[in-house]
Amino acid sequence: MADRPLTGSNDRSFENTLRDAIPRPQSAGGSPCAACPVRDLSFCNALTDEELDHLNRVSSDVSLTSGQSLFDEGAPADHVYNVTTGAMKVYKLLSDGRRQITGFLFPGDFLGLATRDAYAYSAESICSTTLCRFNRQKLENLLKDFPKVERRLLGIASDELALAQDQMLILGRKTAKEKIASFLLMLSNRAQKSGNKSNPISLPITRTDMADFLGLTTETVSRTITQLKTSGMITLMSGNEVRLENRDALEDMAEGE
Amino acid sequence: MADRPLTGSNDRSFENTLRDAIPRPQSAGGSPCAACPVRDLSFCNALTDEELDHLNRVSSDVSLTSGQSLFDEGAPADHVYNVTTGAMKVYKLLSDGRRQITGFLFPGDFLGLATRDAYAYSAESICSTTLCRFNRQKLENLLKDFPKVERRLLGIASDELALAQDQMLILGRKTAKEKIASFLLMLSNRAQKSGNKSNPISLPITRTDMADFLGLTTETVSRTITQLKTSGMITLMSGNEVRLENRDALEDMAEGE
DNA sequence: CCGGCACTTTGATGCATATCAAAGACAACT
DNA sequence: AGTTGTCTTTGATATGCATCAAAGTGCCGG
Repeated sequence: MADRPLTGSNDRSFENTLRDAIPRPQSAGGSPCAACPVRDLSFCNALTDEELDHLNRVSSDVSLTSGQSLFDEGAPADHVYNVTTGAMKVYKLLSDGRRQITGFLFPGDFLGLATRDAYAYSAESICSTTLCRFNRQKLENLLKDFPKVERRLLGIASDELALAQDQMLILGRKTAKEKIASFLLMLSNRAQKSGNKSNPISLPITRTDMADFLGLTTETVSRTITQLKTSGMITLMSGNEVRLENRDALEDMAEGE
Repeated sequence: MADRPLTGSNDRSFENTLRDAIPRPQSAGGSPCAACPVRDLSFCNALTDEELDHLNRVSSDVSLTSGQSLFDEGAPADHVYNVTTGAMKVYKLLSDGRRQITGFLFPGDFLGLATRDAYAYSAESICSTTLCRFNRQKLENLLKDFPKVERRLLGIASDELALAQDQMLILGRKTAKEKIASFLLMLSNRAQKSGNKSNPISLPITRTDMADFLGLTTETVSRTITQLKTSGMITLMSGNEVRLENRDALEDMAEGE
């Protein structure tokens, strides 16, 4: 094979790719403010200054290097997080090491929201990542005074649930090729929704992580991506980017048509 | 095979099994009241009379026979439902007919809660079923005045999300045997949590539905259950019941140990 | 510039589960 | 009691993906 543009994906290049591709969401007119971490979270748009102020009092910033664990399944769920830059993966493990990644989180996404006393999954960064951390207890007390925030959280949980149901269909009933096609489209749609370029898309995710997300092995992921490339559906570019050459055909493929 | 106790599962016996196994949850001291459908919903416990009264004004009852469709994926999501008696399945379809059941719903469970403008899945009864129907718009208006209800809904959505994540692990990374074991334990745990007998458990679900829930075929489900029976882990009883003979061993099996 | 490391790709083989086919079991209806 | 329809079980075979193995690629540190 002459070109191998997807290789060489180390932490450094992941970070750069993401920094370009996924700008930190900012509220209209606002500028990043170290003393005011909450103001730039996209879910806080449309909140009053008073509400923002209260949120700030229960939040702080967290920085992770690539591959660093944020918390493990079963740990007491003391905090809720919102990704500000970078990307995270959340996963569940079986005792023999089999792993299911239940989601990838990008700027604006919540972590540990749908959790009661203990985290139901482990969370780890897939590149250099910053998060906004909320004390759960304080946040919940605060919700009593600000029902609008609570409404927002219910909507967020609903969206997460819808994604989980899509993923169940993918895991239970789709072939390897359909899984990969669905995954690429999902990344593209998500990038578009958060205002980033949706084609080519940045792919800051290793074959192993893709495999553990899609219920496959790294070998099958690799072979399937090669097939898609050979058939001209996608092009692998430098900087861990993938160009979708024929989105309609890819969508048909994802649905098994 | 001499005994075939699981066969003969028609609608009638499903209903009877369920009627015995899954009594309708009732709030403390309350009795069923046709004019007051909301009062008996378990999620309404701890609400004030005023809150119940308001809920009643936006709710009505729905009855379904076995196998009847409640709504289809993509339809406008005008209503939210709560199962009062019976059982439902929710599923997503691929264009070629492949089906993934994303969940089974029993009394107390919500339908269409985590939904925005259109239903993200189809819903169908698996036996004679009654539901309490809420007008979505009215319910949402009502939430503004009763944040306690909204808080409750957020918790319910969170639980649903946790279940979905468990299911992803099952679909993506477990073997057929582990899937069946996990499924039986899930049914048992759920029955226990809603105060019903957890062993033997009622199994009002066809092989086909189990297969579509677990990402298998009916044949594999049947063979695997036969294996579990032969190895003495479970006993199939009359009336669509299954006795878990060794819960610990089953739990180990479900986790692949 | 070389060697080590992490990730990816490719190839050969095996297996768990799907597919295809048919018989068995039970309930409902006549 | 026989018929019909639905669901389940069992058997034979096929296949998609996993597994095992090894080479390729690019980055980084020495």
